[in-house]
Amino acid sequence: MTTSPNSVIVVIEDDPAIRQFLRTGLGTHGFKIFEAENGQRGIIEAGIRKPDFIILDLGLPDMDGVDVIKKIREWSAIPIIVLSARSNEQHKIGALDAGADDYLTKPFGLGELLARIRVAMRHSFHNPSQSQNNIFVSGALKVDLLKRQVFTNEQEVHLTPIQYRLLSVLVKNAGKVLTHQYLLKEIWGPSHKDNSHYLRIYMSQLRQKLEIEPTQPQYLLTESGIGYRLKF
Amino acid sequence: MTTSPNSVIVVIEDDPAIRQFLRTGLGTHGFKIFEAENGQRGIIEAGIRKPDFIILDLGLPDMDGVDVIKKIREWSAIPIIVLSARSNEQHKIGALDAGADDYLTKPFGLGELLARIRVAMRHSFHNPSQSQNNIFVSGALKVDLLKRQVFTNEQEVHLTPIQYRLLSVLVKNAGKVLTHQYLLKEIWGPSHKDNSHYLRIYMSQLRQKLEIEPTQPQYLLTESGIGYRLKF
DNA sequence: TAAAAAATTTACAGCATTTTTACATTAAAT
DNA sequence: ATTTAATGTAAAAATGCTGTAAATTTTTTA
Repeated sequence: MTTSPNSVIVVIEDDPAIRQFLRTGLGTHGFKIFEAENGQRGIIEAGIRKPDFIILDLGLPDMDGVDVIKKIREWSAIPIIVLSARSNEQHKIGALDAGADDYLTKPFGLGELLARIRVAMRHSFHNPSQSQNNIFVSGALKVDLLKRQVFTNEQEVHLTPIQYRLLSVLVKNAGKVLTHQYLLKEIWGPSHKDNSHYLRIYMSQLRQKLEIEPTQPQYLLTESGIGYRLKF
Repeated sequence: MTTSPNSVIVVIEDDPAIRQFLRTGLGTHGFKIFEAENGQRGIIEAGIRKPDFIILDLGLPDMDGVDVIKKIREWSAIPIIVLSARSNEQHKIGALDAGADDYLTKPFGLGELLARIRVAMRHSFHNPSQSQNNIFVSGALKVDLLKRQVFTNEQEVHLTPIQYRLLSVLVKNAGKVLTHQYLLKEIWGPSHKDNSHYLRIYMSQLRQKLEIEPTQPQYLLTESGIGYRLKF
């Protein structure tokens, strides 16, 4: 596969050899990788890098991998794929029930990992307003979540990371009103709950780029006092 | 775990021993099982039983398991968990990319299978296509509490935060008479117990927006001396 | 390391919503 | 039928929320 999704992955793994393997293996497939070599650091990276998913080794030096999962799940639903040397069934069950989305036993092939990443991406994109290929279309606006491409009138539009992220959250919940709090938590993480200021700025930028008449938006609608929503 | 979800599963598997194993193993955990011993029959069962998910053996006598997946995916997004004796990586990738949600290599433990079923359930529960029953309809009036949208005659109506809140309280208690006190407490908080003035203003605004003949309301009815109620 | 891009901060104009105020209308009671 | 209490409507003033541009800092890229 030669898709270059430009997605962001946080890898939490203490073994440098496997980190190296993932860095090159996933890197050549267009992923942007951030690494952490212990659980503490991993939780922080997950918070600040806003990854599309997380690859987590259970055997970490400083804390139990299951606790890392629980900690992340306190504020986020980012897909987590677990890697582990332990093929013990109880470990698998524990990790999956703590909130992991998949579990691979070492040794594993890069091809299988990539296939399971694609499964995770399908899941996080699924929405009734999207066709089977995870492409959202409404009027002149088209968003391809898999390829990370945005079009208006068949013309590709470049978005910055935050702009794209905001749009993708709106697309994944097309039609629904999303509160300021929810959007801020999804995009800037749990610490920026009150900066609803940011939202206005990025919303304005998206309208400039995507709306025909930015002052009278067709797609990116304001619900004053509540939040925003994408009309479809 | 003691979840007894009463979910429906279709098992597509030719080996009677494994069917037996799944029937008892899953049966005791509260699942309702329907069985098919070949691909053709499996596709039909998937169509008529409307299962919550499908467990599929790849090594079927009549057709390739990957084609079964593709056939089902033409019309449905039901989670499919694949079982296979083949640990070959290419097979895994092929099945996952065809639309399978997970892949277990035989032999596998019942505990792991159950844990992966719980993961699949988390995914399909999280996506809104199933859990979307909060739509109130009465005549030309339609209120979607999940999306926070209001329609009259299929025409969307914009409501301000307080207008919407008032309407949603009425919708959640449709048919019941709600006292002034109760409504004021729900919407403005316990401190504004006596400003029944506000209610009249917002009730009037709602009627202007939602009733065909605001002076002779069909839905938003006054119970003089008591409060208001929404007819349905 | 310098240049470019992006994120954050700052500042201000404009808009929507809520609340206040004033007055008209309808329902209940003697 | 008349009076009184309760309800409905309209518009103004006050408040809080939103949109945009531009300057500054930070991060990324070449």
